[in-house]
Amino acid sequence: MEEIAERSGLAKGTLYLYFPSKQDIYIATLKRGFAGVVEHTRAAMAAAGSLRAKIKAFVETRFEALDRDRDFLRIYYAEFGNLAHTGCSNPGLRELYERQLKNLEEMLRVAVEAGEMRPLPVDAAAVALYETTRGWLWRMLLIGSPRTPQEDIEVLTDILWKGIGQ
Amino acid sequence: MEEIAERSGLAKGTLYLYFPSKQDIYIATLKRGFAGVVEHTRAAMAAAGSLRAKIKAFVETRFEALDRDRDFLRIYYAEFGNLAHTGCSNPGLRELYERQLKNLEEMLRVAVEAGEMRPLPVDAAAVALYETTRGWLWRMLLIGSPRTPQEDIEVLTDILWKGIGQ
DNA sequence: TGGTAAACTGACTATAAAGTCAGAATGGCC
DNA sequence: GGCCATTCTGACTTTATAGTCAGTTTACCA
Repeated sequence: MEEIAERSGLAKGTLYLYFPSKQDIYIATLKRGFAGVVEHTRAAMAAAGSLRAKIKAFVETRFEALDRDRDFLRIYYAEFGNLAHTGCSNPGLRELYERQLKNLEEMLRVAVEAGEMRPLPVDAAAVALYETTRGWLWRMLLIGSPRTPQEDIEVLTDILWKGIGQ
Repeated sequence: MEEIAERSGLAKGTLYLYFPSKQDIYIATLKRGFAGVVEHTRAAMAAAGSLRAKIKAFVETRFEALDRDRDFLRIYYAEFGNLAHTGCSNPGLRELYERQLKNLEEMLRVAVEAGEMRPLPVDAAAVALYETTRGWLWRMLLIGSPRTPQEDIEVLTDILWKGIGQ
């Protein structure tokens, strides 16, 4: 809190006029930081035509987020890991997670109806899309990749498309 | 530390005769708890014949681990999320992660040579396998699944097999 | 049985950091 | 300028808990 106060040019006490606790600042920051990515992703997928293009849009948007702020993503993913651990103590964050999955499911439902996808349970396919991408980025944070981002996006899109597409 | 001492029937001071710090106990516990799963997984995959069977063995072993001790997996995954965050401060845990990926890569390399798999970069395919499964289990911890474990295993194996198989 | 080494104890210390609050500074209005 | 409301301050309180260490108990052997 001392450091947040210092960096924001306020005193510690002032922070407590705006947020009831440290945890609230933390969650608010994460939500704010990622809500943009969520919306951006949704828009990019909506703009894409085919299912394959939508999948690629999803992957691309995430890679862009990584590029924009690695530290943020690092913290975000760390906190996500704690979500299952601390249970329902972060309803805001959990809601954000579920919204992302719901977006994906909605998109996939349309694709199933259009016959672009084999008839998998959409929740399962959504998890596969979401988590494979998350895991991939997470590993890039930890280790990096022997390929260029473009190649990574291509390979990942290919795996996902083959995995769930028609 | 007080609680660990109590539960282990020792005094707090005694713990420091065996471990230099709390963090060391933590990591040792995680490593010990998961090294068994890693080995079990490796053996199950080795025993399976086709690539599809190996993938299924991988998924199954992880589901079994979930079944055996949910709390442990919860903590394990939470700590994994922190791995990218705290950097290289947990070399033991990171090594465990890399060993698992290496196991998968090795298996996939054989499959590529046998023509059971299309010529994807094996590291990429390994990440897809590993992280999709991790994400799936993580979500089961958080939310659960509308399907039975058997159905889940089948769906997930199917997605992964279609994604990376021939 | 006495002596020594090894194993253990838990009251105590040290420290970090979240959260508080009495009072100071600032801004707008009559 | 005097008054009130709003905003801000940072020294202080509180709490939690990791880690220490002087002293005790246990085990073993001559």
